Amino acid sequence: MESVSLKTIFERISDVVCTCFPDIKAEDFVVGAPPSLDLGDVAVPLFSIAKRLRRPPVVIAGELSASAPIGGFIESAAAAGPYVNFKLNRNVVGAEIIGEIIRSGGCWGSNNTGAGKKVLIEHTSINPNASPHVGRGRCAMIGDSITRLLRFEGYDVEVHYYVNDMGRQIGLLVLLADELRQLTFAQILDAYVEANKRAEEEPEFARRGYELLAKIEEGDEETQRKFHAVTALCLKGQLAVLERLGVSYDVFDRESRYVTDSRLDIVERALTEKGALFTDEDGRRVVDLSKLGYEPEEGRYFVLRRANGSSMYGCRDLVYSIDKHERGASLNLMVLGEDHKLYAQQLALMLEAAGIPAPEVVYYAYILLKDGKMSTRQGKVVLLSDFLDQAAALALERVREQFPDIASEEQHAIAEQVAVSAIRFAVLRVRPNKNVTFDMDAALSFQGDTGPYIQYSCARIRSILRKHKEPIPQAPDSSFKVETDAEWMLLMKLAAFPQVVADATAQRVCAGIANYALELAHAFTAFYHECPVLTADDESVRRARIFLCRATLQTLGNALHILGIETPERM
RNA sequence: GCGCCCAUAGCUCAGUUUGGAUAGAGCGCUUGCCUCCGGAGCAAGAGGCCGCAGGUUCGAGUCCUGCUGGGCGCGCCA
Repeated sequence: MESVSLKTIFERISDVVCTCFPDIKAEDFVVGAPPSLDLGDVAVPLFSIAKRLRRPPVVIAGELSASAPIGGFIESAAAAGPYVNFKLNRNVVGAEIIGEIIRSGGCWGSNNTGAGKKVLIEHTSINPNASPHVGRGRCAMIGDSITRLLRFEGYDVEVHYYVNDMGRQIGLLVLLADELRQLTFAQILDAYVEANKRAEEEPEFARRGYELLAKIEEGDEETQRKFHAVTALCLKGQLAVLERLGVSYDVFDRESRYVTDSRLDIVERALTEKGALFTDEDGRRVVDLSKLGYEPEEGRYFVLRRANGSSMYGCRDLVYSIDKHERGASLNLMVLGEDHKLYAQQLALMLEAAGIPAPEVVYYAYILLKDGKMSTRQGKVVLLSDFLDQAAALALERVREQFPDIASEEQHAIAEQVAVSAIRFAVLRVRPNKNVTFDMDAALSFQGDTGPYIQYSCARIRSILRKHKEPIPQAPDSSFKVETDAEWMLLMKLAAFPQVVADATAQRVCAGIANYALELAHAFTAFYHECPVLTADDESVRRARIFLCRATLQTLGNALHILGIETPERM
């Protein structure tokens, strides 16, 4: 990805301040926006500089405003108490911003910080026992968007999906599947619930489940085949739903592959050396994490093996972590529910004891429903497929009304894109560490602060560009004109995009990009209602506005691409 | 009990990483706007001790401490 970085307006003002006060460095102060456009376009508060120079802020403000270079991109500099407000030459700055956006195209906004770096990310990894609900989808959408973000930043990203194809639950499911003649994806959840119920009621059933586990650990091929059949069926159904959301994976790692992996020795040896591994009075192999620097009493012990020698989930996860590490990515990421926080910390301690760096984890909190928590077993869930079906049906009605003449196939494609946009945007705009209450009706309304609203802005721009028949120059020139505040605010918003992407990358959170896209769409719609584009009287104004449309579409498109949202030509 | 996360308008959320001028959207409510580029829209109004109490600072929604309320977790589930 080509790296063309527009030095932001803030950075340029920052340079001006540094030139004015040679003893002051850029990190000594912050540059921001004034509370109102009437005051100026860029503001510098002078408190911190004043402190360093041991002179009152008001005096410093006077000095700065007097010595700032007027002309070029700065139109004026005015002291306002302890602040200096700069007004910029809108035509000059505007033409630069637009030129940069048009030149960079699909790369606009990328800071290219990932060039030459490899990332391994693991996310979703749903237990193969049910159709995914929006809570599980939160993980998939967060992981997928981080993937898209990092790729946008130039990283080489490989996406992994860990398939929990063994364990007690799957064993029970296999038992039940044996009794039923044929199991379909739609029946899996019922079967899963039934299997767990049976295990509670019939000790014999539960015992046979553990027997299967022991068999698979011995490498019994018949058992492995059965486990594989059940989990493959389920995985296939889950992936179909995730694919609708635009989420995809590069590599599937099956848990069963790691069950007899000798690399567990690496960790066990290290733990033994540190005196952290012991056999307890019941014969279990247990890790005492306090020997590894873990302080609280709660969560201090971690069981690796049952008394009968069979391994716990953590064993396979340790090996899997080693396996991922050995693939040599410079960044090893995973997305986990916050319920796994302690567990992941425990694993990290054990891995690090063996000299293996633990993956970096992005945690997300649960999505709640208005009437409380989701529960798969109680059927109190919003299934992703149900949501998408309902949303697409509503969107299809709208599209048919609006565009009765276009092919049915395209109508359906648009409806699907709108449905995906609605759910992805609703989930991604919220920071992952927050519990959110999912409101089905709000998510289906497509009005206000939603994905479809942003898509709609794009469709409007496309409509204008379709109707604009005059040839347009490649880039704006010196005739570029900014006439109104609405155009200027749109330009300022456009210029902020690379920094938004940089912040999101550093934090590994895409919520800022979603909220930025929303603000940009609002800025565009305000401009759209106030400023005629195709019917503007002045030719240079008309041309400038066409450029604003193109630049906005490019920026919204790039932002939505990171979020995994398409921008239909019409909707 | 111990640990981690969260608390902003009636509701759903931005803003907190890196402290700066009057705390922002949307939904819902009230009122306008389609002879004009797409009304999935725009403009305006009402609605806030930013959970509570201290502290740091010239300045706190933002940083620190305590408390309250909610979420999550804490030895043979995965």
